[in-house]
Amino acid sequence: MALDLGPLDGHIGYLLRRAQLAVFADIMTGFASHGISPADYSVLTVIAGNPGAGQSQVAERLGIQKTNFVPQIRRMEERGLVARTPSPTDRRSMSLTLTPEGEVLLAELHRTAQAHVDRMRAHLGPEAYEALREPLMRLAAIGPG
Amino acid sequence: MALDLGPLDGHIGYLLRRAQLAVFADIMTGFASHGISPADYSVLTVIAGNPGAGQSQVAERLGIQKTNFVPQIRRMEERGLVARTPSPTDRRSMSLTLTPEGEVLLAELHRTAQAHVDRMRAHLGPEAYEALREPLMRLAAIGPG
DNA sequence: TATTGTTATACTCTATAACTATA
DNA sequence: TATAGTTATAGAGTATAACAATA
Repeated sequence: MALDLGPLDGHIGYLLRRAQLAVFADIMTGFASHGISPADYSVLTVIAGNPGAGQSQVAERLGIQKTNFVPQIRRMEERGLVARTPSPTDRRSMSLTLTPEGEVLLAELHRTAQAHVDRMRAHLGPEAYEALREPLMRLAAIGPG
Repeated sequence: MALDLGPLDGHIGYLLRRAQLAVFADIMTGFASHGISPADYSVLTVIAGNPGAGQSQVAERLGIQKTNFVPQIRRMEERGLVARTPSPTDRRSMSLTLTPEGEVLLAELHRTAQAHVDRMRAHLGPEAYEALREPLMRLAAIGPG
């Protein structure tokens, strides 16, 4: 028989962690063949939606420290997915855009991600899935305000 | 102005990750003065609810690999929070129990955790908080079945 | 043969300090 | 003075392979 979790299964943090790990494991199986992590996917998505944004802006939006972002964005540049060009208005800043190859890959990743979302929606039921969005956003907003 | 997340804020995985990080950051501020991580707290809680359970049983229940559990449980043993005694029925197995000192600390941690839960409940509203439990448990059950 | 606990090891993620070149 | 990007580095967390003792 499985061990008793005690008060643990009433704690939102425990439930969130286990759910997040399971959901990430599901999406990662779809991304693995492309050599892309969930974090990589989020970066590509934000660059696509904000072409020309600065490197530290993108990192900050996703809660990634600029110092840890350097090797991550470098890998994607070396793979030819992202272009880093000096900003014309601020010579300290590197403007990020997707390359055509990056656009093609991201479109494929979006299809994979949508299939994953469809699985999660079917698993929970569409109403329950939609009902999760607002409280999760409210919880995410605790720290930074 | 903040960068556009695009389709990212419709993805359950992204929302779960950001929410989990924010919630963990909140509980960790309460645990920090005790030198206890959320993972340590979950281990102490499961041992308290299942005294005498084997080391690998406890690890497996929490999704921790037995190999990574060794240094974690050793730290708690060295701190005098957990006792590891050879099982009388299976000489391969180490039975885990809390020491009196571990019981005292866990009671204090439970109070801290409850204050945290109360904050989260107040932030979301009690009904929204309770409504999260079931879908999160369903999501967590995706992988292992 | 399978399981419990262990060591060794490697890879990713995250965090801090310090630097440069610009603003 | 402050900010964008960088380097170096250290600490967690997590993963696999291999082993001894026991079932």
